[in-house]
Amino acid sequence: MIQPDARTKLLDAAIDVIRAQGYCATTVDDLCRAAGVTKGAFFHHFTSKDAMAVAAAQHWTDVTAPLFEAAPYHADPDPARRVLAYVAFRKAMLTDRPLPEFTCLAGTMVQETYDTHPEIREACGASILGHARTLIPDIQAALDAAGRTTLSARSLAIFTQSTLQGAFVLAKAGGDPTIAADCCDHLTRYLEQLFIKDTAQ
Amino acid sequence: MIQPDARTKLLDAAIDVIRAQGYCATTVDDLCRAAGVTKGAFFHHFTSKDAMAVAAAQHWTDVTAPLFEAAPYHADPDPARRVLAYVAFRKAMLTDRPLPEFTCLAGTMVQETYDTHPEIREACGASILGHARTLIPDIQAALDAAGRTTLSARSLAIFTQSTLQGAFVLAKAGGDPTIAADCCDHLTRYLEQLFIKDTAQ
DNA sequence: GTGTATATACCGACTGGTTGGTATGTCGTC
DNA sequence: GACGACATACCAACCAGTCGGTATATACAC
Repeated sequence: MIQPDARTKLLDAAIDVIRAQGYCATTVDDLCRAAGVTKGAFFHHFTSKDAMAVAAAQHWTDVTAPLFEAAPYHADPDPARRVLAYVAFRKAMLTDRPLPEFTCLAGTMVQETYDTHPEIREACGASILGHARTLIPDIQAALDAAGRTTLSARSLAIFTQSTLQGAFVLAKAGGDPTIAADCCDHLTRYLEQLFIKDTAQ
Repeated sequence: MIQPDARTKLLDAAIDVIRAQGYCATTVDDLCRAAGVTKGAFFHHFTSKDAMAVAAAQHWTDVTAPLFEAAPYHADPDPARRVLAYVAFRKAMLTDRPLPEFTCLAGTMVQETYDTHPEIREACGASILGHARTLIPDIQAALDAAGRTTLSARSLAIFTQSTLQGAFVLAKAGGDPTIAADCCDHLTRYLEQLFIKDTAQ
């Protein structure tokens, strides 16, 4: 087994610590302690705390993207079922682990930084919207198959992510992860309705 | 015209500053400057910064609740239309002002504090879930009228709030308020579907 | 109506611990 | 022996919170 270098250890630690505490409340020392490295290593790899946040958002994408690419639901030949299976996959992810571990790093960071740290905001936006973009082809195909020509696949893809981000916020606010699972069920119901052949036109 | 006291000025300032900068990044001096009061006044009224945050969450409820109570949509005799008009009201609120001014204080704060400041988390949760609760009667009536007996009005009320919170996050991430308006449209479409008489059973 | 007591609201200089960041040194390796 | 990857020691700025003090209002006694 190869030892990850200090940079990777710091970025991995950032994902855990920032999701639990928030970006601002997380100190450089916190990250170094969690990663088991020294402050010298931190500033060797990152010019500043903010620069690390930008890298962490990218790292978040790098870590999560393969998770979805490797997910089994891509095998289904029906695009509508693939989209629904994606939501089911997301729901499964958040029912079997503690709250801080299923929330989104980019969503958490962007709330704190969107007005004060443009680079971090942009990196978080790229992570979230980039993930949304991966859903567009299946959603487009499902909408086409249902004859929903007036709906934008991009807008619906963004809505799925917005629903998930909102689910995280409400789960945190209520201190109850089942709230998030509940929100996934509503999203599923909405999508099912949309993907049924539209006979009204 | 009566001058608001230092406490009220600080809580009003907190709503603006924290929504833009986040809770942790907002210093006590920031708040005092924005409110035009001194640090002495701050710690005269609040025992700590955290205690102020709890009061701010309550103040947020106190300020926003009358806004919804006074809204015109309550006049409609049809509960389903009242719920839809509520969402339209929320959408209107976020299309005519800059991003930081239409987001939710409680939603912003809870992301940063839910794992580290139980009292603040609870106060934010009470604000958001309390608002959701005000929607339950209309939603319940609309579901009843549509014959949707299997759906929980509470769960759907929470979902409306989760959708709005998610819309804020995505709007911040994309740096684009129209994303939030788009999400409102999807929510409206979902609710319309649910409030149509269910003939399938 | 004057003096005393008490409480509330507020002021602003100060402090001690924390934090992001730096300067310099060490060690392995190519 | 130069360079990348760290470690250690240190610093200046900042920040939550303190503390002694002032101004004003109310209450009661005489």
